[in-house]
Amino acid sequence: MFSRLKKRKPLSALEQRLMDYVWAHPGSTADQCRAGRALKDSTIRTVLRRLEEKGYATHTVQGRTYVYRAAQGRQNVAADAVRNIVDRLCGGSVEQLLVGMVDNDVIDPGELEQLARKIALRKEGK
Amino acid sequence: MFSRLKKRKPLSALEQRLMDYVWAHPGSTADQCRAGRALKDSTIRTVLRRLEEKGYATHTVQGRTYVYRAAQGRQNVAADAVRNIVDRLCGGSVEQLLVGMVDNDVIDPGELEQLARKIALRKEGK
DNA sequence: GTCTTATGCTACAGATTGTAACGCTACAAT
DNA sequence: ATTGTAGCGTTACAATCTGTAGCATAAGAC
Repeated sequence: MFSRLKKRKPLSALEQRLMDYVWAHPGSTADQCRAGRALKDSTIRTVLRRLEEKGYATHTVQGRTYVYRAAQGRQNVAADAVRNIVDRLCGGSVEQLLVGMVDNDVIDPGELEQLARKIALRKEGK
Repeated sequence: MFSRLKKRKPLSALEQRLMDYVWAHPGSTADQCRAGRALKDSTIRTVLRRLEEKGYATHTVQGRTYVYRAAQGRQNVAADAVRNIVDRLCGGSVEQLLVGMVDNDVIDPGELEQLARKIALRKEGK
């Protein structure tokens, strides 16, 4: 199986924090994103623009104000990132990834099985 | 569960390629790593040194030659990377990650269940 | 018309990455 | 002992990426 992976540039630390905000508060202005942070508005706007360039966010114009939203959900981005890991480090095999996760205590084998069943059931039902 | 994540610097493209070589051929010299590549030996050695700085590789000295090996297996690195994703994008929940993977067709729900069972069984037996 | 506010454009220093030249040292062959 | 050579360390440098921000400008508020 050849996972078709769109190579999205990774998020830097600050970009990550801003995305966290946008994910938590969809439809935010640059000013709202600044919230609390000791950063100039031009800084925030620059980063938001970069987020848009990288494909993580989009904006719409409301009056003369830019309103930002995530272009993709967190899980979507997470899934893409995992796909990349699988391709780059696990020879494309999700099984290898899962085995590695178990061996490295990222998840317990029993727990994994339980979750897998739960998810399968939910998908089936729907 | 608080995944204790050691923040390893990510691999750049060339670093990744060299690591792939080292993973495939443990105990390689800088010269062997160069194999075929149109790069000067000093380039290769610089990258190998950086890989060591980043904690992906180690070397031992044999005579006056450096012999490189991976410091961690691919799966190990993969598992750490996933841990990071889980923490940064899935609120620490592996379940969220798995759900996202299924929703984004990284893996089929049935296949996931099957793999999970297989892995659980193998772990149990051992 | 002037003031305010949000935007766009531009900048800039520090870190990372790809790429490599040079110079030094140990061993091999003379 | 002298010299060639292989392998290493040190240093460099341009391109890109990041964090950070100043400034000019345009549009609405009054």
